Amino acid sequence: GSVSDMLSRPKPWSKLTQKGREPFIRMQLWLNGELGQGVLPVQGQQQGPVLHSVTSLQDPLQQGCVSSESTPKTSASCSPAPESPMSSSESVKSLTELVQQPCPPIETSKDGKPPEPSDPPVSDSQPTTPLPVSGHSTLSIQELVAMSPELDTYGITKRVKEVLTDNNLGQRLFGETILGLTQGSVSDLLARPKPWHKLSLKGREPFVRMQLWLNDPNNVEKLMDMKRMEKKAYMKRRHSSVSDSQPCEPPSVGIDYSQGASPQPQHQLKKPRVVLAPEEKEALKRAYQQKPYPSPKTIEELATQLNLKTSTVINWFHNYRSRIRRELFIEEIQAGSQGQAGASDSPSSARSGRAAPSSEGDSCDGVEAADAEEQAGPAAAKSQGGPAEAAPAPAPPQREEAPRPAEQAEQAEAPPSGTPGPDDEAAAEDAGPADRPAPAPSPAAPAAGEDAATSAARPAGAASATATAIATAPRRPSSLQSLFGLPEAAARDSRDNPLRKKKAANLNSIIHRLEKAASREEPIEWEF
DNA sequence: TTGCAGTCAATATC
DNA sequence: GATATTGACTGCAA
Repeated sequence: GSVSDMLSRPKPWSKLTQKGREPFIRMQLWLNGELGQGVLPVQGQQQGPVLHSVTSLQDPLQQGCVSSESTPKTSASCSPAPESPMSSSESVKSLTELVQQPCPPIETSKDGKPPEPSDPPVSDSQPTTPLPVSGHSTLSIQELVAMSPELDTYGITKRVKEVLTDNNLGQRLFGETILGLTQGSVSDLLARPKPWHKLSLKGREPFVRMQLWLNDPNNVEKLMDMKRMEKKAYMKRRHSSVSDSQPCEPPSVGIDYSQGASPQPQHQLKKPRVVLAPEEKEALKRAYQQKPYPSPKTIEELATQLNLKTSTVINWFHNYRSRIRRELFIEEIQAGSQGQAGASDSPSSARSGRAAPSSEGDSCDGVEAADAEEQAGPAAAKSQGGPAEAAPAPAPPQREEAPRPAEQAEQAEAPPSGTPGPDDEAAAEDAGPADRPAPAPSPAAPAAGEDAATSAARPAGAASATATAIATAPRRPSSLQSLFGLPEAAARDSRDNPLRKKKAANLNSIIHRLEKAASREEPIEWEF
């Protein structure tokens, strides 16, 4: 039905969302494969800019186009002809070629294999990033992302980290030249990669870039060159820095945010960064224990009591939820790789994607929170013989460490005690997404020294994630896989993992209890 | 409107 | 100096 609709009433490119564009790109590529290139381009492709503004080329990066200079076809993308977005057919052509090219895994990259297609990594999709790109490459990277097979994000980051450390290459350099991201983002990305299927198209881009970079036989050398150039430029600047007023842009790398424009007027405009005091964080965590999704009113109260701006409180909750979620992903991945030899440790394999949403697939987030509650609950519930007196007890220093997933599973199994705390009200009041779990304190677990917040912070959701993972998405290797040189990424499947099954079971019971708890309503008071 | 994903960039920590 | 953490912001989707 969707196909029929799409074929008979295609929307103009500009009206399509990223996801909506995917089918058209696929069709285009399919057409290419079947009929040869140069077939009429997808509507939007004619408007190169639609996909992304072609940022002005920046030499270094241009060269950074690195890997591809070698390849005639891709070279086009590096060569400046940018202003005129390459013809769509051209773009498709190169993409197709890329796709068909074998991409050896990093390990073999050094053995002088033929130039690989990798250069798209240098492309850019973020207008503001330093990534130098030609319209061509931009197009390519996006198409690649859209069509990329499931990538093992965890494995990729692992390898990238290895390569970087082995070669003494910094995250900043790597991020700015290869990914178009800042150091902090790179660090975060490398340390806590999300599973492929949890990533949006945009979020997948860095991973595709990393994969392509890994596939590049000269990746390290190029980065080393960059490093040298940067250093040179830096020295040069230092020496000839009589008039430092000029921003002296780093020659090689796209942008050097670090120095240069330091003493600028903008300083005055900047508002100081808010740094929450430990007690404040503590309080917020406690609040989170009881209400992962506090209502505006609650937020207001929290802000007032903590003497913070409401926006700060809101941001904190957003960030905290989001980060906990990521912690869970990592835990799961690690658990997966640990718990089973050779079994899928790949996040992606752990939960096979949105494509085949299992019933719980998306409840994951909620569950996670729920699970957190589950674990945290005890503490909260306990300390509050009644409605949330949640906080008072001087919280023991908490560490955000998460217990092994297995532990979680165990904990989760704790018999649901019948006296759910009052804070369940959260569910009702918050009117959060339906799938969102209401805090369900489970008296079962002793608050024993462990702070609720701590519990919340842990990957409680691992179980949920697992459940999700158990979903059955079939993974089909695609020709694209070869492009990314990921032989095994998609091939693994860990659904058999007993631990996962166990977790899934626990999860179900948790969800059940939470649902019950959620149906109750009781006000909560915040006291810190 | 709300929540989330993805980032940036300031700051903390190693 | 490099890396990790984290508050804030932007854009998107439901």
